[in-house]
Amino acid sequence: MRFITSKREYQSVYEDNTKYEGNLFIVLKKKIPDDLFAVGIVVSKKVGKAVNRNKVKRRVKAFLRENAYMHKSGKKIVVIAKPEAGNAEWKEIEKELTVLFSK
RNA sequence: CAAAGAAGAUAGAAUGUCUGCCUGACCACAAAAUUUUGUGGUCAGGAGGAAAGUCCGAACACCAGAGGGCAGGAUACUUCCUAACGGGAAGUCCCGGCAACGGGGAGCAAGCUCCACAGAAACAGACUUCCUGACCACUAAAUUAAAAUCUGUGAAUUUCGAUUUAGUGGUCAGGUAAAGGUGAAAAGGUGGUGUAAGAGACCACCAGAUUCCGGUGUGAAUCGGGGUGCUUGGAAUGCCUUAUCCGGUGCAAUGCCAAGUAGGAGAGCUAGAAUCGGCCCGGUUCAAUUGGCUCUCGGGUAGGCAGCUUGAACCGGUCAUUUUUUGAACUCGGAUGAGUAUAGCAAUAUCCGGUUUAGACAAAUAGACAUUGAAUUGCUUAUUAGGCAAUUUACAGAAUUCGGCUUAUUAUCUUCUUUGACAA
RNA sequence: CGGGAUGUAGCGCAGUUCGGUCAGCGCGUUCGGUUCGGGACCGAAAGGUCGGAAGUUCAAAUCUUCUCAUCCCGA
Repeated sequence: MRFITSKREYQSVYEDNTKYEGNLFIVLKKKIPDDLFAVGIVVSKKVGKAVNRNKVKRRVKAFLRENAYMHKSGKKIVVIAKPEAGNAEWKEIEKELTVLFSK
């Protein structure tokens, strides 16, 4: 697993994807021919100040680390945080991401 | 005890379990290959007082590092601190507050502009009023010339004039700015002298301004005395004036390596073009013809290394120097005080020793759970505390680096000061 | 890292140049009229301390300083 870093890669996912929307996150998935698995995390300023944004990012990363069995090769995934994600509990985030990733 | 004011310190909840991140050093293995890369392990280190806002000041780097002028910007009581500052300390004047304390500070006596409504007028000229003079008109009185009349010749009456005086009105010339009641603000205030009427025109007291002399202070300033009748409205956080300072761009600066595209299109200039940046002068560089220069568009790459963290950092000691202050001693003096040498504090420089010391690059420094601690609320036992439950556990995340400022904010604690009440 | 704009009634805006006349306009809201009733229309009313704090001034939405929030632009 690796993280998406460049702006160009994000744009390619934005232009061609399948969209799943939950209460706290929006997940965009794109199929790619390679056997790679890449994830990008987007947290905008609407979520809160820098401390809250970093916390959301760390929690998403922790979810990916603890649920490695969900990694599916051949996909690019972008996780976009909604403003409500800044005040959410860990259990809510875990439950929702489990649902969204398994689709 | 209550109500206030000012300054400062500390901490940035703790422990455990599981799962993880970044940097450095060392070891082992593997690959290429002679120095790198990858994997694993061990050890060490890993956010803040504001890291924030980006409001000031610098360091550092580049702009082909002559300069001058104009424009523009910033600052504005004084002295000191500082690498520098628009920051800080102490002082000084004004304003607010009973006070502790807080806020503010060049120039309106260089020029221009503005001062709504009201008011005669908003800063200097007019207007009304007041006073004087001349002329005109009218009224009254006095004197008088002429004519007519008779109530019968008068100190008579009437008519029409003249002169003088007084008053009223008007016009012109002059004096004056005291009065005009409005306004936030009206040209020093009160009383007198004086005058045709008035006026600092003059005088006394009061308030202020300015200037001179002397004392104190490094200075802003302040104290005392005198002169000038000087009386000047407010607004420069209005234009502006004066003084001082300021080149621009910013670590996405900048340098190197690797990879890779193109040598295309359009426009302008051509003896001029570019250049220190808004403008001018000047200087510099390039340029002598299918060439040169500039700009725009299009195409390509956006990987790595350096910059990148030890710094105008902090603490202690020795010796030297300087300044300031305080207390004691001695001498002089009636006293305030002055002098002498000494000691202490502080600052500065050198030397010595020690402490600390994140460097990431879509960006680490953590995620989850449990227990304990703290705060609030509710219930309960029952007493000034305990138990149970729920909720909360501040503000907030380095991004080239420092010095400040400002803003956000939790808990605990300390010191100083003022006012009031009560008690001794 | 640098540059700029905005904040005024529930919503969208004017007024800021050069301080006073004035805090106003449209939509919306409320009340009344009109209609058999509703809409449209007509008439009237309420609703603001001009993002916040300090200062200058007789007087501040307007001028000055600080500050908060939102938005935009460039490398």
